[in-house]
Amino acid sequence: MKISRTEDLRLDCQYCPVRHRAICAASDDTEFATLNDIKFYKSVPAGQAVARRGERLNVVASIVSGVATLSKTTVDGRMQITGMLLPSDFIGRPGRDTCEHDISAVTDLTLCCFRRRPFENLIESAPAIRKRLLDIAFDELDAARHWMLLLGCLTAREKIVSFLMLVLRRSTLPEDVDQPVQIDLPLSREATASYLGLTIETVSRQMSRLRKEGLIELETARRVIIPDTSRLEAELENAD
Amino acid sequence: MKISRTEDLRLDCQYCPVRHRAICAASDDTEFATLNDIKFYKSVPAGQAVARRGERLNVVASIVSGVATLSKTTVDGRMQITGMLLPSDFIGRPGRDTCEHDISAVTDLTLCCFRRRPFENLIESAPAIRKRLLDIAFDELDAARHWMLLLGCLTAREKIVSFLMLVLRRSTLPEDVDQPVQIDLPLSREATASYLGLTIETVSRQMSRLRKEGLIELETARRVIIPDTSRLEAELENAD
DNA sequence: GATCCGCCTTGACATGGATCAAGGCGGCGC
DNA sequence: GCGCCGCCTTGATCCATGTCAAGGCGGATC
Repeated sequence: MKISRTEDLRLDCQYCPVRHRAICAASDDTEFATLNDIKFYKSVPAGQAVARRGERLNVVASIVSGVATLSKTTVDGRMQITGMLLPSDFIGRPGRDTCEHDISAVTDLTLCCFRRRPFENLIESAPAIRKRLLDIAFDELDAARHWMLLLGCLTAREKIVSFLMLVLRRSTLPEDVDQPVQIDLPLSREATASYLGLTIETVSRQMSRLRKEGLIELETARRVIIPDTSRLEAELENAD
Repeated sequence: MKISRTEDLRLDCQYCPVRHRAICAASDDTEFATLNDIKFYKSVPAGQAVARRGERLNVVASIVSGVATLSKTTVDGRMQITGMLLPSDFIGRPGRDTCEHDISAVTDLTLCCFRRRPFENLIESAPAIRKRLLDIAFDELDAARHWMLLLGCLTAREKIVSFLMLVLRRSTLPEDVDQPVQIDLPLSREATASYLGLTIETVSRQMSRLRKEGLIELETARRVIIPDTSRLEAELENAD
């Protein structure tokens, strides 16, 4: 893992924004204290690789803030983004020392890291952590398989709408349902295309089409306003 | 889970064909004895559902023999097969009582089952089993993400070749490398198409094309002979 | 061995999304 | 404020794969 700089500060987990969703979510005070002891923060600037496919990766981590992508690339350069990692998401694989994916920082990233070996030991003695880890793994598996349905069966339009709904679900929820919602897309058109198994032009065209139909408004290319969430969701009535 | 009949016989695990690859692979004698105690076999005839999406599923199981598929279907009937399950593969999710997928028996199936609750308890006390379970979950996750690359980026031809290579890898390995190899496709054209995100016609055409080019021979529609494995694999030089 | 039926193959044609190409727009440096 | 550059949009055209349609083949049944 390439690290631009190591933060000296060690935030108290108590104030951690992902405390109740990350790998530590279910931990009691004892486990929590142990985690708190062995954790360390790392920052990765936007655009930099967190790890590359085949590389050794001797840490596991939770994303505290920022956005990262998992991706695979063919020999001749076709890329598929296989996961979008948002705050609270988990990086790394206990029990394996090499990385199966390219992991890239899309924005500046703050990671809460644990060296892999101590973490593996911790799993043995900390039931809540290992239960959470197993749950995370199976959740990711369900999500990946759900994405296979999207990649294999959905139309470009349905893919775009699915993506918008995914970002919406992972955004900080608005108080008022059925009010216009504003979301900031975490990915560029290029990354979005790669995530959805489309080209950048198709993504752009479908976004424009949704705009012309009044299903979304584009404040900027990356800032989307959804005037009526349920109307957008209705576009997926045949899919999903 | 629908069960056609419950086998009375309880095979000794010692003679189990998947003993060294399934969830029990890493277990020592003590854990093994416990597993042996709580296991029970079930048969599911070809074509029947093992479980349906949204259904309660209060067992987990290993496939002892036969082939099953995991799949998801859209409201309007488009289907994506998200996994092909072969002997030693694991079914079910500890910690969750409903099923995320349709699971179907493609051939007659023999399952080695454990009731979910006792199995969940066992995980807590049996380190080798829970380690194996975690490994299985992460392996499946890697496989699912790898399949996302296939679905999102590869051409129909590359998908077919990847599928053939996958079946080859999971077949009983031949002694002689670089000898002609015969493989029996576990899936119909329809299921293959659904697994690869293609139509049945495209699968058929690409198979015919590979045949015309001498890369494969079709003894029957389901029995393929690969005269030169490395030549077929070379078709993936740009992919993968 | 005739008939039927599921599964597969092949052909003709249609089309969704890719590719190629030409700008537009907004932020940043000088 | 001007020009540059990265990112995005839009248009024209192409093509891989989907769709529609017509059989072929082999195994089961009687």
